Amino acid sequence: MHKKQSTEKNATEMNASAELVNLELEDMVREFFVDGVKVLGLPKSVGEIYGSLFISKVPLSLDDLVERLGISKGSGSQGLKMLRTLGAVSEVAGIEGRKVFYEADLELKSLVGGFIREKIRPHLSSAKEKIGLMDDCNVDDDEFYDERIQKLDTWRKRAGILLPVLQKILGS
Amino acid sequence: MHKKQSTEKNATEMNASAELVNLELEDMVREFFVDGVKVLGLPKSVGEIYGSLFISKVPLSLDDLVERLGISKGSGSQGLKMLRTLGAVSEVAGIEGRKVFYEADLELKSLVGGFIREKIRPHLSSAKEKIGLMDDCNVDDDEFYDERIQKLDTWRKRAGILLPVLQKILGS
DNA sequence: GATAAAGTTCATTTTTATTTGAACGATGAT
DNA sequence: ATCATCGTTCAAATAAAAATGAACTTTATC
Repeated sequence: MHKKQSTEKNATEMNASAELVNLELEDMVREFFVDGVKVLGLPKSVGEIYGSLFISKVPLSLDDLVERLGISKGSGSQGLKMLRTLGAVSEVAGIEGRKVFYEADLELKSLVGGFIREKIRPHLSSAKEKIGLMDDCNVDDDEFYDERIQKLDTWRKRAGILLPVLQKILGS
Repeated sequence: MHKKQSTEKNATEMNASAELVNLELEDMVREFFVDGVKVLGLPKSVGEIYGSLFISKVPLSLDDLVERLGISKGSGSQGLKMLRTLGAVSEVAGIEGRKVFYEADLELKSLVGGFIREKIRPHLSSAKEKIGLMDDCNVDDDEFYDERIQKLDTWRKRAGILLPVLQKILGS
């Protein structure tokens, strides 16, 4: 059995032959995104994968990513799954074989939209419910508690109106 | 040696004697903030502490918090330190003895401001530097790489203009 | 329908982040 | 000056999050 024997050229080979690759720059970009996703509370591998795709001149497959980043197949698969859910990567249609190739989605609009949809909205919804329960809990209508609960609800509402603005500014 | 013998009444006792306390509600509020700070990437203990102060009718000392939350003194001290840095709590002046009492700062404006100052701005600054280094790294002026680097810089600038808007909406 | 490649899942391991608690320093009371 | 209280620090322990890798499912090719 051969170590690498396939009719498809893998992306690394395509890159290497087609054009010079700036490895130092690629590293910097990957690190940049690793830091970036950490701020957003996403796992490092997601940053590495998105960064790799962002700076790659050609679409990459799961195997390419696993090889380049030295991560496990499981990690790569889960990372790509999250990125798909967020709408941060797209499958590139019509590449030979059944292997799926990905490219980074570069529209800040959809990146932000995906993040809001998947990571922020759910929290705002559950916050609304929880605040309702708090109200129910304030059975003797204590004024102090009522004030505080109302304050929470005010904050929640403001966060709600913030989101569209956020999308508008970032996704223009 | 007595277990608790002090000229100061501690806050728990003050609460208990002064007014009925809604323990169930307090729990809910604490949980609410624990979830909240997790979204922001802050440790759970910070949420518990801020939540306790937010819903407490009287200022609380470090010892009060340690007792109520069942956390260690070290954790409480560090949590309060972070909250002070963020401008999320204030020391209440003029309470007897040398023990320091805290109350939650309720101005969303300053909470958001503190978070931006401490947790976001530094990242934007370092991002600017890193993007500069990327440019230096693109020695052969590869057009593809240049495009991508520029895109990063565009994103960074948009994030920069977002911050004041964020403060304006949330802190009104 | 057998085989092999591709991808996913999830129990376990590893890594990272948080909490603990004992030692220490500071400050006020006697 | 000594003692007790209060708070901080930081190395070690613990808890939480992420990555691994082997088993499994799916899908395409012959």
